[in-house]
Amino acid sequence: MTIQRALPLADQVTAELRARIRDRRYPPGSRLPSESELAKELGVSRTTIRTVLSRFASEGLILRKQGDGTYINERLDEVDTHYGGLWDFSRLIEASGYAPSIRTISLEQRLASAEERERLALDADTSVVVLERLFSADGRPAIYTINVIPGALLQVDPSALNGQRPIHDILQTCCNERIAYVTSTIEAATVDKSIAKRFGGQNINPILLLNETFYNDRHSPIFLGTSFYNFRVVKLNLVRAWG
Amino acid sequence: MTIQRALPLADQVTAELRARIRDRRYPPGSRLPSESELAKELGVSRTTIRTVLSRFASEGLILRKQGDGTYINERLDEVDTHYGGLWDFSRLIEASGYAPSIRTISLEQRLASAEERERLALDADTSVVVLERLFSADGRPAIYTINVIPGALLQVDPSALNGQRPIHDILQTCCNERIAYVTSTIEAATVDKSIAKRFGGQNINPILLLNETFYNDRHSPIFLGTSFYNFRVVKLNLVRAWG
DNA sequence: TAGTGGTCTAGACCACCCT
DNA sequence: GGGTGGTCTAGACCACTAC
Repeated sequence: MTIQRALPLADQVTAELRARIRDRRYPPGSRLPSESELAKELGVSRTTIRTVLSRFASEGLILRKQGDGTYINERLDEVDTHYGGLWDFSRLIEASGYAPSIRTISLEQRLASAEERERLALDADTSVVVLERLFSADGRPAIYTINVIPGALLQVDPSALNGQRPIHDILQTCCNERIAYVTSTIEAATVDKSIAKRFGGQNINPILLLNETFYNDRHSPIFLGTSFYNFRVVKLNLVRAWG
Repeated sequence: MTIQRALPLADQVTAELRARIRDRRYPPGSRLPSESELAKELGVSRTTIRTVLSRFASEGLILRKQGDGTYINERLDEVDTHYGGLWDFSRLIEASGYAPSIRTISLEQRLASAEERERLALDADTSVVVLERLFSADGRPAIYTINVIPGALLQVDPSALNGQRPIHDILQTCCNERIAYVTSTIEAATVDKSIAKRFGGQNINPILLLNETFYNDRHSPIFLGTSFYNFRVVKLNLVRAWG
């Protein structure tokens, strides 16, 4: 039998309370039980409860008032598709209330461009695997992404890549690399005809352009992401708690 | 004599360690003293140290490796202008290495539009104060913002508003309202001639458009912000730690 | 094996809000 | 005054890494 490591208590409490918020057992605007009561009910320390509530507060799910209590945000629906979803476009689309689907447009291996060598710290004459995918929401094209992965990193045949899985999952499975952090730049752009075609030929200009570099915990850039984001289909929302 | 409330220990430790990182006493890539050593040196508990290090980790400043140690991010310079700066455009520009300046373009009082009444939950025939400002970086126009504040909220004459101060500061001073959270939507847009003129007539299309609603802790929308963001002058960066 | 960060606890005291 | 969230501590045990 495989030993099943128990999840951290804080994660279990997070899941439980998130469920209660999602299905309105704690309705928007209502006051939560006090931290001490929650701790007693769930059998954990108040510190653990506070860890979880701090997460929710930073997401804007709850508001805490000293001397009064903790309240569910009345505008839950505007708040639950936040930028954290940028990790995983499928989940972002899902959280926005649409059915996500992914189509692999192309998968090829070629020499790295000068810019790619620069950003990925590669030598000349190095090959990269380029994966182009289209994320749709209820069948409407929403996000077109291009991922550039150094060929030397891949431990399997490129054709074995499963485009249906999140990119961080692919990296872990096929490259044994874990992502530690990401830097992104958000710009506005005009798409050319070849990319416009991927969106069904509609006029989608201007569009959001996300430029991302993913690093491992040794500070090495692992791979690049370029995403054309049609904000008219799935909104790009941020929610931030003050302070 | 005024009693000076001591800052929370975690904030003081944050300031001290941030200074050490900024002036390279802990150089990029180096290993920090262990949590226990830092706790002992600074005279606080390890829990307090961990609170601070968690902040830094979420900003991407440091990387923590279980069983090994805590390391300063080698790419500090790419990391220190993050979206947290969106709170305050002046500080964002400063953090990007430019000298910020603010010019008040106009300040007027007029009836609220239908959309403004909707978003601010106002009755018909209500007036709003509209403040338009231009943020420049080293003299180059970077961000054009329009703030819409309900006239009923203002406790001073609109002409007394000081456009040089951050908007949250203005709100606190002139309206006695504190911001609890913000929702933002990021889009791409094409600016019309009147706005292009504010940017000196250069071709700045397409541009980023930030649409923000600010709430107080009673969940009431306090005011609106619309910002045209020329990402060619000051980049809009996000940094996110994994997990 | 020693030392590190990760998790969790029980409890203290404070600042604040409500009644 | 009584209850709430905010801050902070001392200490336990675990998982992991480097040696």
